[in-house]
Amino acid sequence: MSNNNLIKGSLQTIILKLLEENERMYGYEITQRVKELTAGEIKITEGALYPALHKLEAEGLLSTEIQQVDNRVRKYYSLTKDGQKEVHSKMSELQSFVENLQRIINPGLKPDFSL
Amino acid sequence: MSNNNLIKGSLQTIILKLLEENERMYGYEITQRVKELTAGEIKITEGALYPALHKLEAEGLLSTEIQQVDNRVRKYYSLTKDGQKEVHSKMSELQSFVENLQRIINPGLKPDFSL
DNA sequence: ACTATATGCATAAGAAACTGATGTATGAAA
DNA sequence: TTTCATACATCAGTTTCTTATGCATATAGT
Repeated sequence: MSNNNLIKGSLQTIILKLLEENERMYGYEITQRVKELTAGEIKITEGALYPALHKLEAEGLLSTEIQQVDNRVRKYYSLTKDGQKEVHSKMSELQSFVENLQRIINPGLKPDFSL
Repeated sequence: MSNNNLIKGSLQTIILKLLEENERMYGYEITQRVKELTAGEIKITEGALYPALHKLEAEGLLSTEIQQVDNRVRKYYSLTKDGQKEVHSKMSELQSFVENLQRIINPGLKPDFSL
């Protein structure tokens, strides 16, 4: 996607949600999953992803587990209990944000949406 | 809203869209309109709004017109021709961003959405 | 008289979250 | 041997916000 600056603020939510669905993932896998799910339109850069993962870990929302695969090191991330709670919180924030966005942007809107 | 950091990147779009619907607005009016449309959940702060307006004006997307109302100065903003084009561009960016967000976040999603 | 609130503009320090470049390392393909 | 893919990471710089502050007018409350 040409202008990706809308990601700001939603990257953490994306990470947490993917980890809720996938149990455990490593960084590179996350970038590939997002690219795949969005047909290449959203590309999570490493410079954004890794600091975000480290921060979530520092906040106690993610735990890590290093693993060796084919002479390559992988750092797997999983949700902690706090992380599992936070997913729902972040998701409802995102949902209400999108609703509010629709209220601002859609002049005559029926209360219909679905994130 | 408690965590407003999702706004990042969408403020310009909001401003442009409101001006497309309202022909001309002044800064304070924009903050009030957004607050009203979102039942107080999104509050555009002045520290975010005014720099954003100035930037859009510097980019040639908005034009201004000072007006005196009740001994108070108002600075009205309107879309320029470039601004009118940019609204559509920004809106389709926003729409595809939300679509992509849904693809990432909603596991089994029907291609149904509406921003 | 004083204070708070509303209207209306604006700037500025600091924080947060990015981009884009760079670095290390392994391995396969061209 | 150069590029690409996999896999981690850091860092300078930029953008975009928050929070505080400032100026100015007017009304309402205490």
